[in-house]
Amino acid sequence: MESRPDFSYVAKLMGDSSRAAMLEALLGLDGLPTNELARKANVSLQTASGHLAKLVEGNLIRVEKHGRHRYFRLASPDVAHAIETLTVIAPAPNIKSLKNFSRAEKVRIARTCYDHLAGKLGVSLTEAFIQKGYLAEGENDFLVTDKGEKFFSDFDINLDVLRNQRRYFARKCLDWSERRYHLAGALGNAVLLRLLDLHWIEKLPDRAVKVTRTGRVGLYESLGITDCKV
Amino acid sequence: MESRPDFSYVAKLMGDSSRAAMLEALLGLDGLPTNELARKANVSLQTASGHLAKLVEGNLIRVEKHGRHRYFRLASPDVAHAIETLTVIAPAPNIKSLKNFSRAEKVRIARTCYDHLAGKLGVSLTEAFIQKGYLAEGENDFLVTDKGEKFFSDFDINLDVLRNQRRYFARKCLDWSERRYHLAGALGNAVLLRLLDLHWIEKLPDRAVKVTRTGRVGLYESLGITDCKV
DNA sequence: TGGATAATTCGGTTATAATCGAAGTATGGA
DNA sequence: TCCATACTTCGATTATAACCGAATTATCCA
Repeated sequence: MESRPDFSYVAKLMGDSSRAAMLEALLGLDGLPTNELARKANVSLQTASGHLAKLVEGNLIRVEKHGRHRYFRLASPDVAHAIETLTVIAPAPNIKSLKNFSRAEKVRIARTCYDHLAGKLGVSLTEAFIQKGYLAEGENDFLVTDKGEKFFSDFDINLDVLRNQRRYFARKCLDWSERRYHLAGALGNAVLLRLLDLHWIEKLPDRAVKVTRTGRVGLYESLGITDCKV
Repeated sequence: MESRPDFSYVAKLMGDSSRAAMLEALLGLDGLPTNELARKANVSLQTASGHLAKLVEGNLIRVEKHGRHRYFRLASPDVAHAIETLTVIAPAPNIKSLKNFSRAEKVRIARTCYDHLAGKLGVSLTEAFIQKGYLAEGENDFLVTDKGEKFFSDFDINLDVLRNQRRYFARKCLDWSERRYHLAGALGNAVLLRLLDLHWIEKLPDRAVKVTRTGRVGLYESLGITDCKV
């Protein structure tokens, strides 16, 4: 047949719900041990162990041994990107209960997407940067303006360091919940870390993110963002 | 659980080898009938019919009825993009026979990727555009220079029309065989169509593309491309 | 060293879904 | 109208792989 990498092999790996749940969990966290991933996927430890071995074999995740503990993380940003791309073409979920609805809302509003901010907050933030003239919108990435160079420098984000990283600098990432773009790449990650550092946001379980009181004030004063409900 | 579109659902759809073969076939052609897709996937007509129904149900493909014939095509460029993204993270194929090797080589050198040129030719062409100063490289897309505006206009490609299309204009697409970028998006498609129109290239079976004699001369004279073996 | 904890491996069970022959439905054309 | 062609649906078969209890291995710590 066609001698090309077999995408169905990795698709099949991702197509199992337990494995998908584990990949999902790893999207928002920088490493998890086997028993935690088993819990996240709601399967037994032995089942999780088998699945993780397959994901490692398929080069979707990597394992690091720390004594008796084995920590797994995604193998590369390309894997995260593939998951997001699949999420864009996946059917929208069916909200079945109020508990699920409120959790869905929380995740929709603000969450981490791999290593940057997503959801309504991620999109609001990104659009505020654009509106303030710090970012300009390219076709698939954002460009930092001169004004933005100064803003991010004052915000304690060193753009030169970010540009030297071996990854995308300021990438547009289509947000599945807002269907607009949020800022990804090295700059997106730096913004996330900075906001955490300032305690303007804090992480909730399952990748949800909450804006703090301090954060509401900070976001309003620095960027004019007012819709920080959560 | 997590209330987010379920990427494992579409991954599972793509994870079946018969369905993957059909999606693959649709990457390079603008619509195929049921019996042709059954042949491509090497399954019976009834099996293909069942699979195609699932792909339609999952919104990965669309069907158009033409009397007794039903033509299927990919539902959107996003689906093609997802397939390419998965291909990037998929394991490299194992070349097993000489027949497979020569076919793999042919596909590696030049092929259509959705609706634009890929492989060595696609990459060479793209890099020639850059070297000649017609395209500038952005982070995730290409920018057409002033010099390029004139070149493409002289080459009978109307950039303004392309820019008004509701799709990416000039996108970087990571080539799985070359591990460098080729030109995708509306401009990538326009280039493919123009080269076909000029009879500089012609399509071979299974998405392979061959450079003609005329094409070798044309590509050399207009862009200095010399490695047009095939 | 022995017990506790983390994880892997083994093997049997069971659910899932791809597969195709047969039959049925839909469309085109003489 | 009848026959040919394209395609869908039905139902039985069979292959695949997820699952977990039990057993085993690996590591840590008192």
